[in-house]
Amino acid sequence: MQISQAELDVMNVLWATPSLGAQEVFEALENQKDWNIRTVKTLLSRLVEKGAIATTPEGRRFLYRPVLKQKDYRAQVTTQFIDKVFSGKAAPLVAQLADAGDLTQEDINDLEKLLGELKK
Amino acid sequence: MQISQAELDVMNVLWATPSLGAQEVFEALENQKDWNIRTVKTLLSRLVEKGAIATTPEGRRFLYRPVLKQKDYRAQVTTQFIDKVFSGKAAPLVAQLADAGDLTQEDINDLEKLLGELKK
DNA sequence: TGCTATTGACCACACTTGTAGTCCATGGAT
DNA sequence: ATCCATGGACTACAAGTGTGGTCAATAGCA
Repeated sequence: MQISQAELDVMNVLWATPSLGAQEVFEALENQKDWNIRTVKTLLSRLVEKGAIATTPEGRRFLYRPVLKQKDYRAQVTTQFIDKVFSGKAAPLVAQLADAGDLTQEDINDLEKLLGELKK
Repeated sequence: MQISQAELDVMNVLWATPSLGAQEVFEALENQKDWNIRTVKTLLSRLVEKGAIATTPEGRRFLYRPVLKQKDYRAQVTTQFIDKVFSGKAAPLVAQLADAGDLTQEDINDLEKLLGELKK
C-alpha cells in the first residue's frame, strides 16, 4: 500500500517518537505544518487502515505506534524510486547525487569503504 | 508540476527516442504495460498540458518530443525524494542502497569508476 | 466515390489525496 | 447533576490520477 506525502509526515513523527496520541502528533507537526488537528486525525486513520500504524487504547484515547519500520519503508521506496526514475540502476543515482553536489566528502569515503566490503 | 507514475512511463519512452507519434509510443510500451492506446493518448495530452513535452504536426498526426530534460527531472525528483524519505541527507540513502543489496555487480563497477573520478 | 481505420479533442468515472466539517460519547470542571 | 472540551467515527469535496469511451475529421483502400 502506498503512503502519501502527508501521511509520510505523520509517519516521520511516529518513527521519531513511537507512541503518541493524536494531539501529540499534531503538536509535533505544528511548527512545520499548518494543519488542523482533524487533518492529522484523518491521516492517522488512513495510516491505520493501511496497516502502517496500530493503536493501543489508553484511557479515553488511542496511542498510535508504527508497525511499518522506517528501515523497511526506506528500502521499499528506494527500490521503487530507482526503478521508476533510474531504470533500476543505482549507479546513475549516485552519479546524480555526486553531480548535484549532494555528496559530502564523508559520504564519498563511506562509499569507498562500502565498495571495498562488497567486493570481498 | 508533478509528473505522475504513468506519465513517467511515457516520458521514459520519449527520453529514449525523442520524437514519436502516439501510436509509436503505444507500441514502445506494449510489452510492459497493458494499456489501451487511448490511455497513452490521454497521458500524452496531460504531459503536453503540463509542459513536459511538446508536439510538432507531421501530416495528419503529432510527433511528441520531450521539453523537460531527463537530467533536470532526475535532479529535481532526487532532491525531493531525499528530502521526503531521508530528511534531506544523502548519506543514509547510499547506506540504504548498500544495505539492501540493491547494487548489482555492474553498479559496483560503475560506482568504483565514479569514485575514482570524484577523488581526483 | 463511399467506407473504414486512425487521429486528436473532449468526456467519463472511480479511487486517492489534501484538507477539513459534523456527530456522538464521555471525562472533567463547576 | 450539567455542560463543555476532547476523542474517535463518519462524511465531504475538489484536484489529481489511472483507465478508457465517444466524436468528428480525414487519409487511404476497395
